[in-house]
Amino acid sequence: MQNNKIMEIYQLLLDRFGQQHWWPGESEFEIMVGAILTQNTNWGNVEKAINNLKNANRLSPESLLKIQTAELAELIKPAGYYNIKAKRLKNFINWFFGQYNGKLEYLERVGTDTLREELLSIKGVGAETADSILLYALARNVFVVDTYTARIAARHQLIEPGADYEELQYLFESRLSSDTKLFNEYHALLVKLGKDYCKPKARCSNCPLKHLPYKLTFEY
DNA sequence: GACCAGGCACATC
DNA sequence: GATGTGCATGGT
Repeated sequence: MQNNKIMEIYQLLLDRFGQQHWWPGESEFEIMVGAILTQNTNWGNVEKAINNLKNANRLSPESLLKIQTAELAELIKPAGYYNIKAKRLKNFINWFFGQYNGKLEYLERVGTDTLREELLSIKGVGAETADSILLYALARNVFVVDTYTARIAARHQLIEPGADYEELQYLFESRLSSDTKLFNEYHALLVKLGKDYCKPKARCSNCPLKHLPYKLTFEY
């Protein structure tokens, strides 16, 4: 059996960057809200939006259930796409109350596969958002895939370019022990690598993984 | 000013 | 089933 390149990369990134302490957030609920707000958006902008919600005393399930969509949109403006994200947050919160009366303790009893299906049925919650919620808010063993994951995996020829979400997720899940802490740290490290080195149009000259096979394509 | 950022739904072919 | 488009602020 060939040695596990996926695990090797993890060790390299951890040695290089150290623990990332993800997900930044003070509560499970805040993490779930952040997962929707960060869709295709810089985290710094999300923090501004979350602070607005906190300062307005709106960052609770009950408050978000009651708030008008237009008012919510105004508060989350810095996160971008604020109208559509306000609707998505509302869709999420309506599901949360509809299914679980807005109580985390009920939601936490549900099996991971069922929960994932339910999350994906919410308009505005796709695979990455659902998996971020499952892993980072609810400590379930699912590997989160994002654009960084796809870019890094494609450039280092870990997978065929154009691989879809499920294929990328399987690549990592099948080669790692099913460990929440490992999945948590690995995804965060990939984001760190993507932000600092594996950029869309960067040559990655100082890439920590540069000893690996590497093929730059600007499509990734 | 261009480019990018921890996506997703929907239209169209 | 694949591909294109709208959504939007803020940092580099």
